[in-house]
Amino acid sequence: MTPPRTRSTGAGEPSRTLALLWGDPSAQPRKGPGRSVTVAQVVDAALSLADEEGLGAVTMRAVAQRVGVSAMSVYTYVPGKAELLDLMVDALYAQMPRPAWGRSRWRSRLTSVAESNLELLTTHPWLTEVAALSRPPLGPGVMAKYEHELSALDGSGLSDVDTDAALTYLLGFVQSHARSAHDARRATTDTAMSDEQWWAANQPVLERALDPTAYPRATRIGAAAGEAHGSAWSEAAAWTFGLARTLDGLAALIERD
Amino acid sequence: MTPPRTRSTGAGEPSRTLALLWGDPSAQPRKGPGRSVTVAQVVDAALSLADEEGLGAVTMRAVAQRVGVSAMSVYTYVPGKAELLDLMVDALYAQMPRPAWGRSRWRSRLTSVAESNLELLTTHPWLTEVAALSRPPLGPGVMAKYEHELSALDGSGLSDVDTDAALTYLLGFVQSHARSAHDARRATTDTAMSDEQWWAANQPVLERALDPTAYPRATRIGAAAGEAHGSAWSEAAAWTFGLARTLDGLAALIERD
DNA sequence: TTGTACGTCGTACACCGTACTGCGTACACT
DNA sequence: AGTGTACGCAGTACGGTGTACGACGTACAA
Repeated sequence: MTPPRTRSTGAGEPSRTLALLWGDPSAQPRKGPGRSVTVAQVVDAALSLADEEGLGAVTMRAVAQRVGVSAMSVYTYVPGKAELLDLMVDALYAQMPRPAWGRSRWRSRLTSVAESNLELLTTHPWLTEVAALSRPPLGPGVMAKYEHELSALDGSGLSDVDTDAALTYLLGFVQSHARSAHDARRATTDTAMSDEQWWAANQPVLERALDPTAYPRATRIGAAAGEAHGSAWSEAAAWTFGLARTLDGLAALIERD
Repeated sequence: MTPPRTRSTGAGEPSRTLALLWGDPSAQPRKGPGRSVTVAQVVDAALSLADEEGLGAVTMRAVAQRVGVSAMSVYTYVPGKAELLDLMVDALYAQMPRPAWGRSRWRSRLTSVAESNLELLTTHPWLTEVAALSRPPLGPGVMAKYEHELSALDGSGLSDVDTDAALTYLLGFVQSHARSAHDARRATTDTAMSDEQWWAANQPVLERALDPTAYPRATRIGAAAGEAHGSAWSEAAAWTFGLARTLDGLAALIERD
């Protein structure tokens, strides 16, 4: 591990990542032995690994084994792990549905955009650990997704700059929500401890933490929220609340007189 | 590295983390040699390390060296790295300002809450990689922060459940924004490549990516956004836009008739 | 005084990303 | 047609991570 770079498209020449993303034929040398697999197979292997066992299972060795080459051979397909992650993200974006908008209004269109993104982030929760909202890898998947989602705001009357800002804002909410959901799921999953078990096990110390005289609102409201939807944080409730607020916030911009 | 747990309060007995967070005296044994440092010093060392050199520099060995003990001795203060991160978060929350609200209205109060959080996340960008919105470590810092921020909505007329949801929603926006800002800063920082340099270096392939006939809106709007604020993603513009939308969205709930 | 609970530390392990090297293949040029 | 060489592949190795384990010494409880 040379520098502590954790992610994202890096330095490899003037960026081989873009060439990979766009399948640039200039990156197709004509010497040496034939390649035993393809870049797409490498990316697919990494994707299935991430989906099945989480992002932590995506190691270069594991990817290599899954496609049937040695660990170091992966580096002839992909400059490094960060770039592989970029390719994974772009590949997923490319597969997203892009329905025609027909006569629907902006609010239902944006609801659809939000739900598509939630669906993607729910199916591939590790995306929330990887996908950058600013500075995504500029591949065909990203471009197609961006283009389609922008088109949802056709006819909204917003300026170009505001259209971009509005979309980014909406996607930010979805990402934020999905990340919370992912975190919450992991918390119960990988401690193998249900909410109630945790609560019971920690009750002695928790009594001090939840002192109603020291934290009157926190204890009251925390308890109310817990009772209202079963646990301290409800995925469904947070989604409907947040999406409504987000659309209302955009409505204040779009529908102002 | 045993299991691939990356974060958050774990299994150590019925959770020694809570005892640590609250300074539980039952965790004070009276045998053996005196401790050479304190838990607070360990946490402080980890905090300064993270602030100075990023979260990647926070390794158990580095923390140990900074407080002047051996790597393994850190484990007598803290059950593991995940718990150390929890303690760091709680310590930071504990230090946040908690001004009295006086006669101010909900909108200016929430603006203040948002700005305080942004300030914290800007000063300690690594927090965006660590802090969970759902399921935070229930320490005194978290509780005090939660209590204070809830009080900003006193008199708003919202139900307890909605108050909690509104606050979570606001904080979600701030986190999401701060994370994007952090990502964007890293992208230019650790590739040592300015926006223009990157753009120039990749222009050949980028011409295909930004084909206006294939992606008319994306290219037009992307260019417009880029011109409007110098780069593809402007931190300041995204903040003012997003905060306004978020508050407008909440206004639709709070001020409805 | 002594037993023992506990803090400290060195060593060791499994695993990570990836640099380097050696080898054999198959195209490009003469 | 022969050959040089660019390239794909694999093995080994390095420096890093979190942390399990065991040896050793300290200081309180009996």
